Amino acid sequence: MPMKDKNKGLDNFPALHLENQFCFSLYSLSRRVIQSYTPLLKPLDLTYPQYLVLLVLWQQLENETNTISVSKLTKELKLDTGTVTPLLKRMESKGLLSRTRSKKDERIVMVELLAKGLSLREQAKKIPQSLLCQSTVEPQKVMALREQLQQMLALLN
Amino acid sequence: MPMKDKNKGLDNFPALHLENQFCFSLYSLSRRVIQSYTPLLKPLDLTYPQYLVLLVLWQQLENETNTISVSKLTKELKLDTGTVTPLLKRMESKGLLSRTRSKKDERIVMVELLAKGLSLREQAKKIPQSLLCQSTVEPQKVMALREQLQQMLALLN
DNA sequence: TGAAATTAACTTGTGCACAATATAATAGTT
DNA sequence: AACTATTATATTGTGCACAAGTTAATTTCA
Repeated sequence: MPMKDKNKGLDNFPALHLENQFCFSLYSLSRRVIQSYTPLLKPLDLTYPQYLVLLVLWQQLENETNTISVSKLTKELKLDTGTVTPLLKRMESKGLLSRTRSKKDERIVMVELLAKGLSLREQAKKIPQSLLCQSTVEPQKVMALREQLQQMLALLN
Repeated sequence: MPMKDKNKGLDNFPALHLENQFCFSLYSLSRRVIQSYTPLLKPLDLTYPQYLVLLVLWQQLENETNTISVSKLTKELKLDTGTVTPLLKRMESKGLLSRTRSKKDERIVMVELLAKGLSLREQAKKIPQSLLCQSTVEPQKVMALREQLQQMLALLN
């Protein structure tokens, strides 16, 4: 049977093809890049989301505080409390941070960076550099792509 | 205290800032775009990964078959069997597909698209168009971005 | 003030993701 | 044939991710 007749009677829906799906590319690459973090985070006994929580807490230090409320944290991470609360509990049980209900407003739980969480910062400093070295992608291209992704995320919200 | 002294004695690690992390942008946007699928997939009673499985099976039809092995499916989806096997079992229990161990090679399990799984294709045809209409992002920009993501994924493998 | 609305966090339940391990069948080798 | 290596799938255990619903504290406003 000639090639051109092969799909006779069958519809073609290129928009439904996996390789044409923006979302699938995004989803695959996202998982793939997180996978490249895994071996670097393993020595710190951290998962990628746990690492993100520490990034936020470390960044707070530059603002002269070592605490942040759960609600602000969920906003920064763009995750909901159903994800964040158990995540924080696991990190609390590892001694990386503490969770304390605020006196002024009893609804609020403040997350505080503990010494053990702070101590991981020095090791973590090497991670971004280490990833760039492994990769064959040019850093300025990564930066440009990041900006495009952020732009699109802003448009969707 | 003057602003310039505010961080006195504290290191600044811009590479560790959340807004400078390519991976975080990727991860956030990926979840955000999948979230935009959710309301469109709900009427079909599908999750996004289940939708991806059907995309692959529907695409097989153009090749004049309605089956695919589990191993080929995991390669297409770039997921491992620990994810795919339970996913397929849930879809099997919904009557979308069947799983049958091959006679020729008893190691292989063939996944077959059932009528119910095929019937969802007509409704799914509207999804890509529907997403584009909602979005304020230009289609050619989405396409260009997708190609960049695919390129980077190829470089990482 | 007191009812209604809002905010903050937690809980429950389902469904991925994936590392690590297990099991069994086939292929390749001596 | 027997041994080894490879391939294919499944299983176990941990940790997200999120929808939906709950509880409790604060704010708003009639």
